[in-house]
Amino acid sequence: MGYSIAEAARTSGLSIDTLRYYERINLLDPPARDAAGRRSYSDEDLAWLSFLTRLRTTGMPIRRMREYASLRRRGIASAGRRKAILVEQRAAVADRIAELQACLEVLDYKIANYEHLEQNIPAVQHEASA
Amino acid sequence: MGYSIAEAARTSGLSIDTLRYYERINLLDPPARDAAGRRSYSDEDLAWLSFLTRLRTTGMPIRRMREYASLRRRGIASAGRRKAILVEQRAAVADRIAELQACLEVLDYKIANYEHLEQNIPAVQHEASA
DNA sequence: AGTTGACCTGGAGCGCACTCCAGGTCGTAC
DNA sequence: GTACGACCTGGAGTGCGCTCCAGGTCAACT
Repeated sequence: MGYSIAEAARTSGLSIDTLRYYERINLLDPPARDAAGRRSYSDEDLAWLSFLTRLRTTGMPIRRMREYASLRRRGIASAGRRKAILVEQRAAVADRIAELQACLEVLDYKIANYEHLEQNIPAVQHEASA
Repeated sequence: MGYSIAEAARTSGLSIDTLRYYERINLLDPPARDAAGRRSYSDEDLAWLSFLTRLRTTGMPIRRMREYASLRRRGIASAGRRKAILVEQRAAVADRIAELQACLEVLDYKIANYEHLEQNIPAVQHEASA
């Protein structure tokens, strides 16, 4: 019943320092404490943490995650605004994927050029821009 | 013949300050100068710049781009190492796309939950972790 | 001749997201 | 009872990638 900060760090993939930092900046509600004053994370804490790390992975800035966290604290009434944030982030992620895919193509093209070079076939594009 | 720094900024999407910064850290070879000592970028400079911005878009750290730039200066002999960098970056980009796609799914799931909420259909997951 | 505006340099400053540190308190194992 | 290790706090420090600034030069326009 209750995970130590080390356990929370291990399961979330964040460092202990980062967990305390997230708490300090109000991303994480202060978890329960054990008799000795040590943090004791609940399953719910970990679930929220896991969602937060997902948002981080998408590149959402911490400022925005704080906004989301603060809305969440206000309960069901803020659901509309929270949804809007997620919808917006979804769009940003989709855009980012498209952008990366375009870069993949450029990389493939350049890599192919290097392969031609290796085979002594004249490169499609001159070396200067490779 | 030759683009001013303002033109180079416009076509690359970088700021003038960033162009000078890139030059300072040896990402960009110093461009030609006009009679008054102002930078004059060639088409080749712009092509290289455009490739650099692609690499940046993929999230390649500047340190690594500098390494690539320095290899490029050594000419054809470094082609193998340059190719290796691109191949590695290609893999990183592919991984990142996969990661983002997984996040998209989580977002879609959460958004669907909010939609259920709006329709008064009980959410699949309890509010606490939403 | 004077004003504007684009450009120049070296160097300082900034926002972000951590990360590290000193100095201290507990609880358990020897 | 003491050594150890995990944890605590407040605050300072770090690395990255720019971004901004002061003070200056130069060419073109009025």
